[in-house]
Amino acid sequence: MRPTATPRGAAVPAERHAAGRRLTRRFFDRPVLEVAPELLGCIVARTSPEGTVSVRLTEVEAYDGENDPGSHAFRGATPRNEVMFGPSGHIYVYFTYGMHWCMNVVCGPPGQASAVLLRAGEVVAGEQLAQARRPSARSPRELARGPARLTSALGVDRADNGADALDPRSPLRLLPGIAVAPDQVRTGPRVGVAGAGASTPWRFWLDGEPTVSAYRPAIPRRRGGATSGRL
DNA sequence: AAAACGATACACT
DNA sequence: GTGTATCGTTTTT
Repeated sequence: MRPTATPRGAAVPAERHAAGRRLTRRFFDRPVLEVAPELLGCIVARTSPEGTVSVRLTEVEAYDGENDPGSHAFRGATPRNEVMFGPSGHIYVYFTYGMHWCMNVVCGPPGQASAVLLRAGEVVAGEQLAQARRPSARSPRELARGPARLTSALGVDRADNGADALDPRSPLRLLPGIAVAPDQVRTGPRVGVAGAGASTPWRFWLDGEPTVSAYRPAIPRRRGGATSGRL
């Protein structure tokens, strides 16, 4: 760990960190690598007729729009990713692996298409409702430990795509939370992203948090059987 | 065919 | 108790 290898964003000055400060559109209209680590410790809250669940963010990943081979926006706008091309502070929800929802906060001005994937957090309100939505969670730390678990605990799905998380009346909101100690922020490669940019340290998390999802390398699943025709 | 994943079945401690 | 591999299921390329 030479000093020269220190990834960008590893040390976030407390006075710049979003947690504990007011969240504005301008905060999100900056390079996604600056915004992402500063979202750690912030609260994402969703209200429905069933109640409100709030999650304190402990793990996020940056995706740098059309410049980033790992980003959904890399090949330009599609019906799925169009929210990424819109104004910052809005939520991009996508469906993956045939059954899961994941959520991002859009960053940068319209056209930039960068976003921060919310990967994990600690449920700090509405635990009972979160547990009801996540019956397989065997402890509170598992309620939102992972990007699809986080959306499940919050009750987020396609209907939340495009929501303005900076509008206080929105059912899905991003709130400042409590500032984190700057030396608690860690960084490393993204999870499950192969190809160019796979080694770039665009994942950020809070050190020592039990809600941070386990690292899984981006290795394609091996397909068995004769029909695969490959080794 | 591969994907910004999670639940389950096992192996092992 | 933990770690690792397998597979479900839809969208996009």
